[in-house]
Amino acid sequence: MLESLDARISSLAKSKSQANGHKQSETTPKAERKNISEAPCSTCSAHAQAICADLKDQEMDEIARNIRTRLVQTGQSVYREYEEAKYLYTVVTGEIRLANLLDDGRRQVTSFKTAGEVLGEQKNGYYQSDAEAVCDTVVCQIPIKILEKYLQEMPAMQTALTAKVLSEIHELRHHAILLGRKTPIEKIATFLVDRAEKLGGKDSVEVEVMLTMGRNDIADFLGLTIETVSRTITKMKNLGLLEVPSNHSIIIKDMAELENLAEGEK
Amino acid sequence: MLESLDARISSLAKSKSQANGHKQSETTPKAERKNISEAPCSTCSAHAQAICADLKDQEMDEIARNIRTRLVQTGQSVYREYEEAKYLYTVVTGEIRLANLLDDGRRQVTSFKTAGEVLGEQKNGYYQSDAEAVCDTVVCQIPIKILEKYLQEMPAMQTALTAKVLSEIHELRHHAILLGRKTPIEKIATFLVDRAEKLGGKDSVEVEVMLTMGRNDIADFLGLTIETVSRTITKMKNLGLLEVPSNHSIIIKDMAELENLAEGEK
DNA sequence: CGATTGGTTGAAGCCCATCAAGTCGGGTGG
DNA sequence: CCACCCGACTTGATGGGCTTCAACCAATCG
Repeated sequence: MLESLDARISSLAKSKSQANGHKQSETTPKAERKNISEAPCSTCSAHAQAICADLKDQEMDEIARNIRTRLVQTGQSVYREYEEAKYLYTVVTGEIRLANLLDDGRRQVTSFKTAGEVLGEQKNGYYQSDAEAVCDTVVCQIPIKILEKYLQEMPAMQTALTAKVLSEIHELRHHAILLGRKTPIEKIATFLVDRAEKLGGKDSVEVEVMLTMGRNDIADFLGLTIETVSRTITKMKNLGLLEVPSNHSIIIKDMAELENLAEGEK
Repeated sequence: MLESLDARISSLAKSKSQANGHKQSETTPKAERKNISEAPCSTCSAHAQAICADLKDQEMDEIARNIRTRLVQTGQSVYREYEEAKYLYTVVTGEIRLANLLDDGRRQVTSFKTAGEVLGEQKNGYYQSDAEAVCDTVVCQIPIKILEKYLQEMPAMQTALTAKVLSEIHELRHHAILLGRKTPIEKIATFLVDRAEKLGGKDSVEVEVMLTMGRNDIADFLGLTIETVSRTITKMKNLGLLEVPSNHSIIIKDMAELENLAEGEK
């Protein structure tokens, strides 16, 4: 079982280096940066939000020798549930979904991870979920063994990682209320508001929310069917709360009202 | 807001010491142990499962000077959401529920915590949920400030706490699948199997599962109504899977079948 | 231009929530 | 000791909302 997973990951690793070698895609401009000698960590677009943000130059140099970036194409997996946990990952660009499956194929997406967020939580040495790229995505990987050493030596990193983990717990709780107690319209509203908030645009009345993922991922994230997601969005569109210029973009027309809906008020 | 919460917590602290002084209840035999000079941590019934389990005697003595135990009576709260997070708690005896509320009163219980488990996760310095005693419960509290110092000095504690936190994340993910994708019967089956497992009795065919909480808490934990919980349990009873000798006890008659149900097989 | 993929819309049915009544048990007081 | 009460749980009847199944539509691609 685990051996086959190991085999799978090494084959993934191969396909990755092929991907890096073959194309210089303009959608993933940093894909070709395979190690740090070509482009220092300090220029990383996710640096400011990552757990290495507050480190000293000297510490960054030390870390830079041990990390690698990796391009993960749409639909490809970074790791799978029950696979041996060897790395902690940070999203550089793109988006990753964490998902768990039931035996009959039902799926629950537990989290979407964007630039600067970490993934790779383990349970007894094995990953807890499948991690798959929602769109072409670049992740930065650091071996767990090395990370543990650094955490001892670099308090700023320990602090930052602890904050990320506590934030993860908070999001999972937040999501539990959504899954267990909210109606479809409240779920969609919460999803959109949370995403707008993540992009820092919650203050304005009108915000465009980009959706890298498809309706299927949204449905599995919110515990709904794809049809209910679709119907609910059109209902909100008809109410004048949203505009939907394309499948991957939604414009919030009335943020205040959407926030009310998200919290179940009226 | 926060001041009133502080007032409330200090009044709780008072009622606690009264409770300690007045009765030597047999249901909470350790309630009278207010600090460590009266009974050393090493004799604590939760010690083996707690984050202090692997510490040296000398380290235990150090910690013992800074912790306090506290009796929390049924229905009383240990802390509330948005209250300033000053302590990390460990359950000694009894059971705590973590819950979050929507504005209109809908409630989601995100976790039940039993002996040895920790609670007190914060987000930006404030607790993330309400923590309330499901039955008379004793918790051990350590100030966050002091804990942070110890974590630096005592690697065994850091390791143990990290394991608890990762386990918490795992449980929340596990619970997300349940809330988002499982049917009522699968939810109840999962709930019972998980509880049996926690008590270490999953191997035997027939196990008695004690339920300290009421149907209401179970419903809010599983994202159901109390009626559906009740109906589902009687359905399983009629199928010969369970016996229900009292409201606070369920005997699993066919563990294997229940596990199948829990995973959605057939 | 057909084929495929992803999304929307429609119709029907079932499951769960809701509302309401009934039952059980534990505790209190007369 | 029993009558009573109260809270917790169970059971019943009903309706609505979500899922399911199915057809349709739009965009993308070979």
